[in-house]
Amino acid sequence: MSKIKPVRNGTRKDTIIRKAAALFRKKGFVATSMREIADNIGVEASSLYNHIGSKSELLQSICFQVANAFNQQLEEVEQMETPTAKKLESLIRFHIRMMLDNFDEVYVANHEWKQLGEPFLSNFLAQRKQYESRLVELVTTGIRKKELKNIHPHVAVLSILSAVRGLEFWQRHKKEPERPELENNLVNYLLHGITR
Amino acid sequence: MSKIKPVRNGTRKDTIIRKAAALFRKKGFVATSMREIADNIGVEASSLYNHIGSKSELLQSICFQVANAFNQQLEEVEQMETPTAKKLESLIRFHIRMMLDNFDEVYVANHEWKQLGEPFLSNFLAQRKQYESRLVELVTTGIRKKELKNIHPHVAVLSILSAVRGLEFWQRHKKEPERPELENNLVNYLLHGITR
DNA sequence: CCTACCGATCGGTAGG
DNA sequence: CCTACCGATCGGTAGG
Repeated sequence: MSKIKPVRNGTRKDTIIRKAAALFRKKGFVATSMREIADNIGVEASSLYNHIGSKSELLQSICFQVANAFNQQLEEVEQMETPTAKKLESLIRFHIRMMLDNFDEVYVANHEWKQLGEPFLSNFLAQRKQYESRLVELVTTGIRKKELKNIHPHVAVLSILSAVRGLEFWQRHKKEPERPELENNLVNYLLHGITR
Repeated sequence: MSKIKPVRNGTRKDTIIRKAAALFRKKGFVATSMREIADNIGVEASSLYNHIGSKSELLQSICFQVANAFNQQLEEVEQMETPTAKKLESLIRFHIRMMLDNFDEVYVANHEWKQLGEPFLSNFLAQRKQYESRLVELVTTGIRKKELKNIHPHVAVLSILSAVRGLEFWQRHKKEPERPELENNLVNYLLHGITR
């Protein structure tokens, strides 16, 4: 009768959010029902509401947790005393690691933010826009200091962010470059077009 | 009493598919109801079923129409008698043009294919996998012929496809490089890392 | 944490 | 092309 409870890190709420992220990634936010999340955990749907407020709240938690992680890292990198190319490399490596280590959450933040309700949607978009602007600023400074080639900064930033995001597809090619090698290959490809 | 019917190109079915693509892009496939599509056209939801079979059929039409366009272009490029870099450039430019000229459809094919039911889902994924393989083959050949730098082909292909896809975000930066310049900037950035 | 249940909305059909 | 309508499923609540 007594069941062994697997010792998980984090609260019950964290478990719910993690399972939700996995399902939101696989099926999409709208297509995932609270009953599915509950089934996956082993409780009834109504029980979820003892730990969370609503379905939307789950999506909000996931999206802003990811946004916060990226903002925090950018903050740190901006204050580093290194050449621009090194800063860019740090950021690219962080993006790669986030994508591979927190796949579900990052994927959901990238794909399902549209389903955020207001005022969260506007907040999220503003944060993302600001994040891009700061990257553009970084590249622009690098160009002015002659540390980077004279490429259009927006084009460079968008290409970098998109290419890193493309790691989403990497699961299908798992055997290919092992992780450190993949990281180095991608960094190399993305920087070689921009580093002087 | 008599209303002037705007002369649209294509049948009523085409109109429905176009409106559906626009809504699927803005809100997502699952979050878009047939009633919304109908409202947008100016009829009742039930009237749509005189022209289409089901909601899923709309998504199928959009996804496979996009897939066919890309496959057809790849076919043509593969048969060109030009250096590999030129072939790659042609394909990149085609991707850019498809993204900008058929934004809704390409966006939906890229983001909502998960909502395809079987056997369409498997078919779509197989086609996309094959498309990538043929691009990898192209790059590999280019490397063997010493026309391209010795970069990991999968990494290059994924980066290129992802960067081009990143044009999705370009609408937010509209004033920036005008279209031909944008195209050239991106092609230049993506190829300069790979062209010898 | 569960049982029982609600109002809303969904995709789709019948019939004209 | 419309009115009328159906069964299913949804997010969420009451009450214990």
